[in-house]
Amino acid sequence: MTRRIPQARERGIPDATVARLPLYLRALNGLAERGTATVSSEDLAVAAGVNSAKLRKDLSHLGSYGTRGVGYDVQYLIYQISRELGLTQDWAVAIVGVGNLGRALANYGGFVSRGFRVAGLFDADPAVVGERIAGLVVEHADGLESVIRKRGVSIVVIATPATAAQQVCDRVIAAGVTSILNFAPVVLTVPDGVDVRKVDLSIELQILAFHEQRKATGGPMMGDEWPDGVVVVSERGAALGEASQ
Amino acid sequence: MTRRIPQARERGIPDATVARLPLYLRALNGLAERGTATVSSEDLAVAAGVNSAKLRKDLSHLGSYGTRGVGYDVQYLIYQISRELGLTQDWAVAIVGVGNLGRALANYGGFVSRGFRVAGLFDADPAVVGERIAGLVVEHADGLESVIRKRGVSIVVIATPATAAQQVCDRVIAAGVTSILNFAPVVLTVPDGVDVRKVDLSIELQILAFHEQRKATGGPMMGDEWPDGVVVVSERGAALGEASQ
DNA sequence: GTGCCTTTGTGAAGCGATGCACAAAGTAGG
DNA sequence: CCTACTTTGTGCATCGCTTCACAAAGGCAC
Repeated sequence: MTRRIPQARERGIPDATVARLPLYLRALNGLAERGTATVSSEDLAVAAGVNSAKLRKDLSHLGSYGTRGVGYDVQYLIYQISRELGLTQDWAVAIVGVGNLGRALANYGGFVSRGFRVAGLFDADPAVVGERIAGLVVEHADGLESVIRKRGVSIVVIATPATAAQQVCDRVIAAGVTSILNFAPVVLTVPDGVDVRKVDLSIELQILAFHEQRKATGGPMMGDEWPDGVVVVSERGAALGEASQ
Repeated sequence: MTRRIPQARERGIPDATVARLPLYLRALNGLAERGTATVSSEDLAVAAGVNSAKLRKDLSHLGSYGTRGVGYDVQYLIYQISRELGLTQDWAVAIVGVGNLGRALANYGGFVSRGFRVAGLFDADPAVVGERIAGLVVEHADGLESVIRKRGVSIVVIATPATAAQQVCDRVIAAGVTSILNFAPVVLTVPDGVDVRKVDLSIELQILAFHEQRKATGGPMMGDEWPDGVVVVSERGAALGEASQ
């Protein structure tokens, strides 16, 4: 029986903290490459682009791994964060949908470098099946379930068109997958216990456009008028005038 | 002089709300295609995958565009959200870095569909310059500044290797760009007034791995031991035992 | 017009994340 | 050993977002 370690790391690291740990890890790896042995919270915070108090609080959730008056041991902290994130084991990832994006992902070096191994590429298009990409042969999506089970795939990346995404999602969940990274522009419906993270290029651009418009004009185009000239009535019944107002 | 509209939409929509507006927009477009004329907050919330109270509060930040007892007019709400996000004008986007990811982005249909127009592709590699992708000819990165000014590019997508990202970032900012979508795995340093949004595939996977590990074992591998067997000391000076403890 | 039903818009409570500021804990030097 | 200095870890106040719950507002039937 493995006893629990009664520590600060008493289960339950805030989501916001988890989302920043990979950032710290990357900054630490940069420092390690330059031969830095120890680093203060202040310096690491600058490298990661966050507030130093936040950094310290984040790290305190993992345990007390710093030395007061000195800072953090770079190598040791890399190991602890990697372990917390589960990067000391390697994860088999399958990519479903080998279009432009799927190819880019398959070739992306960042995956392999950190405990992630692309264990399968799938597509429904017979013209693509059999093609060799990044050292793997694209398989037909029919074999999805069996390959997931056979190769122990635990994370699936969905890079299919929007119309196919939910179906692929359902199938991989049925095959036992509980972690999905979705690039298709749809809201996936999943049962409890399944984690979905979404990356949506179009949404990111729209958010930028919002801020860009703010900066340029101080707000959206004036007037609540319809493009075809219908004047509408705002709340409180106050009728608005021409668009040029 | 354009007078201000003294309304609920008195500047300052919460960031969290702005990030969800594109989601609502997509759900609304889906409804519109199916010919739905009006929709209740409850139904729209389900389609967008959020809580209905949150949806109503979000929409209330734009103005009072619903009708009590009925719901929201789909077409009208599409127009209002589009206007708020700045999608009624079109934005010239440049993509810098035409590797696998840059190509995928250039070919991505989601850009063109919603007010975004790819106005330039750039790369530093002479072997890529001149290639035709998605109807555009890849230009050399030397011409970045002049093309940005000439074609009125206001949003730049950085899809270069990490090492080149900060330099590209500095150059496009110097050319007047204030909105950047960054795919390179680095923290970009920018002056105030410039918006950067980051998409980092590797970070998303690491977050998934964290949760996956949680589900599988209830936490990270037990023990604070180094891989090579060095026993370390936790906070409070309490020495920890073997990994099997 | 009157009453009933539906759905919005929002006050207020709850919750989690952020950042300040400082005591505790360590190093270094004499 | 004692003092001076550095840096961590954290209590606490604050902030912003989420969620509940309900009054206000509109539609509809009669």
